[in-house]
Amino acid sequence: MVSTDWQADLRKRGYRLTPQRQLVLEAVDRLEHSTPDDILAEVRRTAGGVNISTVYRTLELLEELGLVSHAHLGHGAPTYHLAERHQHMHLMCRDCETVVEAEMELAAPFTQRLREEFGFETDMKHFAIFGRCARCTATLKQEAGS
Amino acid sequence: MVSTDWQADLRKRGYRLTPQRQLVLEAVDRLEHSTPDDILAEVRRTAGGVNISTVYRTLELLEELGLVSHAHLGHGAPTYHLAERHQHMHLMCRDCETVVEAEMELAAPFTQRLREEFGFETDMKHFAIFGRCARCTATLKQEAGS
DNA sequence: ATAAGTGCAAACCGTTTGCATATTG
DNA sequence: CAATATGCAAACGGTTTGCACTTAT
Repeated sequence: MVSTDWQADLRKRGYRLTPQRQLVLEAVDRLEHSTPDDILAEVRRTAGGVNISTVYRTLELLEELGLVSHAHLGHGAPTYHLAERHQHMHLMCRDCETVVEAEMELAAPFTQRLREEFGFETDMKHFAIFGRCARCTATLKQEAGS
Repeated sequence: MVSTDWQADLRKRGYRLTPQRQLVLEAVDRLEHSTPDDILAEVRRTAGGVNISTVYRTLELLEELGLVSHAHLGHGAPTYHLAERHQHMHLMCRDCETVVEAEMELAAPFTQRLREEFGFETDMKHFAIFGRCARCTATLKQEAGS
């Protein structure tokens, strides 16, 4: 659920409140980890004529307002979600391409380290962490052994 | 410099040794962090007629042979490098898009943690680490204060 | 000689753009 | 009524594909 004062904020900045913008935000809320295409499909369930370029423009706007953000999980399209939700990293398997979620705290010592060494403020949520999941690692070892 | 027995290995697997394949490998060796397009340009300096699709096909082959690998640094094309070189992570700034390199050891406790919790074998080199560099963080704080 | 590799052109996916039309404030 | 937002179509960048031709073995 999204708080409603974003509409006031939108107007305050000189933007307009349109059905498309409401629908895109609702779709992002309802769908988790959804691509622009997914969002378009969802929006079209209630408003048939909406165009993909409107979805892109709206997602950009909603990100600027801080309502929505996106993450790059694999090689395909990015996925969008409500900014306040989605407080976790993504571990992405190089073989089966499965994505599992991990708590942010796991990375805290690491990001602290990067802050000390480089003054770098890390956002572990934005890009997935690449590697090989337990299952595929096991399969690989088995193959090597046989 | 690439060892020369890759040519034997290539043939052993039923592949052929072509000028294009040699040139692409040499280009990857010479250029660091180069995109397929960069590589094409470099190859064309000595062999004008080479096509971009050959570069893609060859890079895929060289990766399969374990000679070359690629990393995703930003939103654009991936960058290719010799597999044995490039033993570092990339910290990519969300504002200025500068990429700085960091030693792998920095992440060792973190990747160990992921191994324990998930059995996940992490490759921190493949995707960049996203965040904000020291300079842009300072600029941001300054703006907020004024 | 024949299987593998290449160049070319066309198509692909995800995304962005220019512009004429429609809608909001 | 004016400025903003939309739909549409065209173009984009990066990549992949089918196919006829060439080349390595």
